Amino acid sequence: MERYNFKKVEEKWQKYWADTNLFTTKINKSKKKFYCLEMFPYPSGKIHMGHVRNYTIGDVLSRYKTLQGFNVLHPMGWDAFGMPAENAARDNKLDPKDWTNSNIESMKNQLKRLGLSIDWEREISTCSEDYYKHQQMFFLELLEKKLVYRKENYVNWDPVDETVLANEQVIDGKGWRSGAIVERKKLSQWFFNISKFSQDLLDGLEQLQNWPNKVKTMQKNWIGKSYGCEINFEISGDLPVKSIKCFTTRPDTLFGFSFLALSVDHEISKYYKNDEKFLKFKADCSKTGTTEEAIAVGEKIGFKTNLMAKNPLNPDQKVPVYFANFVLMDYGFGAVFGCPAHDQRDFDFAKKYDLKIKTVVRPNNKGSDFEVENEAYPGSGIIINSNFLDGLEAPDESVKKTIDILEEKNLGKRQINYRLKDWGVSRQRYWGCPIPVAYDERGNVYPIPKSMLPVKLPENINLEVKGNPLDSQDNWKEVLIDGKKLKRETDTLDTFVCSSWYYLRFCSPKEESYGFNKDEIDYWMPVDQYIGGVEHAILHLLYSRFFMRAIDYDNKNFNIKEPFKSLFTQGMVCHETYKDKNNNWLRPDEVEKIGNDCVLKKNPTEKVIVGASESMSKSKKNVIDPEYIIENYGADSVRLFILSDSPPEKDVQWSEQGMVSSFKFIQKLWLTHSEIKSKLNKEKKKEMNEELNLFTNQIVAKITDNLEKFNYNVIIANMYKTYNFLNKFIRENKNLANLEENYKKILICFSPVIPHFVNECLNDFKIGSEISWPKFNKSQLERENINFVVQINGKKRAILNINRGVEEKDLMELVKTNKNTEKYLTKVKINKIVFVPDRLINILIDE
RNA sequence: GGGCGAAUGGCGGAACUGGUAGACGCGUUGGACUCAAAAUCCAAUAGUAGCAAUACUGUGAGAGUUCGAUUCUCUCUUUGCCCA
Repeated sequence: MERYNFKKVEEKWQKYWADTNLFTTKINKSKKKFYCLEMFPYPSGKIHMGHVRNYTIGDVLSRYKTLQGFNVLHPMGWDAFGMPAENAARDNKLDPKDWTNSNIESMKNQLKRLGLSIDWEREISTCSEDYYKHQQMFFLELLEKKLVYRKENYVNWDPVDETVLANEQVIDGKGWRSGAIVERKKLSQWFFNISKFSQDLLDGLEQLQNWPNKVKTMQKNWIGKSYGCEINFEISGDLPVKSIKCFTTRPDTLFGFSFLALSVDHEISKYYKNDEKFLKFKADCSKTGTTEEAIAVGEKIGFKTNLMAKNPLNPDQKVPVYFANFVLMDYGFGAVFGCPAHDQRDFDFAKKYDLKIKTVVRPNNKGSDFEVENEAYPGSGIIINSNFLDGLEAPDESVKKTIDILEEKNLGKRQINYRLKDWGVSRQRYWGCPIPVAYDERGNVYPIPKSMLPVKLPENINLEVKGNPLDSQDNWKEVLIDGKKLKRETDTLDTFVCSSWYYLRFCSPKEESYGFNKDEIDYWMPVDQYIGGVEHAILHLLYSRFFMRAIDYDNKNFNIKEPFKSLFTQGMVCHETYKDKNNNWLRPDEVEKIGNDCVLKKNPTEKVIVGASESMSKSKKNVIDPEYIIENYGADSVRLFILSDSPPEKDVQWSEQGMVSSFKFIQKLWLTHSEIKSKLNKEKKKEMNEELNLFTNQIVAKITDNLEKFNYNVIIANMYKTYNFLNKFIRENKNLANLEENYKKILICFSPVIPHFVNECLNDFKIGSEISWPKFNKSQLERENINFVVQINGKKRAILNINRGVEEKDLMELVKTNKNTEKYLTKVKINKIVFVPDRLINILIDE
């Protein structure tokens, strides 16, 4: 018997699928469509195990839906703009385009080796002009709709990458890529007006029933709707300032008011522009990052003004006004009132500057003499020390009541605030989509006429210049519009813009006149199942949802608001980490396990420190190369293993042993297949076997159910179970009339996971691609014989193998004569009998 | 500090609407084959006691609802993620 040659078989079927255009998709209005999309990769040059997992999950679903008769769209493309290309190109003196395109070629080959059912004719790459010219068109349309605007703003400046970072790209005050400490810098930037849709984006979440709650909660928090109040504080002092406007969610703590804090960019700062002490203070502030986290963690510093603010609810009280580094201009009005007792930042600040700390809320379990001591109390409770507010329940009742009072006295106004800020899209980088505008000498904005699109990136440029490379391209910068000599915008768009609409492009990838074709998106959109990493839960997914609203805005020809009907977020692939005695990371192939010890391969006397299992990453060297694994074990084995150990939404632990066992499983299946084949050829058919029918029916039902629920690890368990059954069955039985039919059904059930293997087996029955998903009979799922549980006082005492449908009184007869149960029932009073037909009986007796 | 989730053998994990806890895989142990090893095959594998039949304990801890709880409710512990 021949050993299963995965190389030969996998190559053969991959070629066959490609030659017959099996996965090429066209609109077919007589069929139901299914759009399955996995998040497209960045073309780094090599696929990693995370890709293998992501694309295997999507491929299993696509193949299953295809077999069910859906017209499946399963495309693939490249998120091809971005800094790594530019960095690599600069380091190796290459063109980013060449670097990217050659990476795409090699990654595409690796993906193809996985045997994915992808329609490669729809391949797109965001760095190609065919793609980004449409993006520029969208930009101009948004500009016309006033959904994109320009403003001067402080930005997170990464001094190493010399680029602006979005807040989300700043982690612990450091750049997400470079790790450099982020500074604040003022630049003129383009912004998408995402905050205009805050409420709509929030409301839309309700409709997304097939999104994980986790992701919806994260987006909800990110949008951060808060109910509060705008308060005008009356100001006295030596400046011509009458009042300062604040936003607060806790006006009920006004009696604990002890200072007013302003952002250094607050309007009032103009009176201090010649004050050296203030300017120095402002410079110090810019050293703190702009993220909320950096501000919460960092030291609170302030600059005292000579102004005093009057407490609107307590006109006798006047408190000092400070500039403070923890107040941001883009939240509220850049001014907050400080209530140290009930806000930790205010508390820290008050301690530092020796300001009054007055407790105005007590926890429910404390008396009214409660006083805040070592830290602020931001929790709920009862209002105290607050005159007419005393006794109110905080915050719900007290906030409402306070706002009512403030509104009544014309001192404030009820207001809703969102945390979501507008999306800054300007990047001072070369390798991105050029922003299609130009400026005259005075800085007025001129959109590039649509007929002049695309604005192409210049080629053969020097990337070794400091700052923005496009800025040094004098020839390219010059542009003549309507006879006017103008200078082009030299910033490029954030790459998140590219990924905000790529799923539309897949519907009509070759449409030249516009970014999408109306008929095609009407048929294919929305994406029925989107699959990707949870790390994109906020940014990419929120931006995509925004982008659809932006296109939809003021546009009768478009009616998509939610691009992704269902979302699935898969877990990461993890591996143990290893370090040598000098604390250097080691690759898994550098270490060897001997018993319970782990040692260096090249020097087995040196022990290796085994660390926790963490997500595979280059920096920790705990990576396994998919190419190597596919080469040695085959695509089907990898697909099988990557799904087998953990539920897809959870992290999975890479295990060499597990990989080997998946490989062996396919070898064993092959032996069983050969045996079945020879039985069918040699032996004569005899009678039907009902057990086989029932088993197949059950396994088809289980695999179908688990496919629907994304329980892919359980599918693998069912595959093993099926093998165990089948293997035993054919050893014990001759050829049966129903063997072939059942076996084919089983093979088809296996095919989404191990498609090459199954195609090879089906080919032995002269079956090609005309298969469809097997149906199962619901009424047959329950077997004739059941294991009926007998409990006495809730404890399992016997299992009776009986026929279905036995009634209670007959069952009691069996129980009374059963050797395991009769002893419990003699000479006792039966108090109650709980009878669940075909499942169990619970007999309650006196003990 | 707030929100959401998780906790089941040596390990990864199963368990339909509350109804046989531990499917399936890994590992481990024993056996077969072999001069031997690898590979393969067979068997056992939650713990305790027992030759066994069987009994008791057992799904992070404690309570509650129920004839019956891994599943529902409350409190707590640990842990993960997100926000602060």
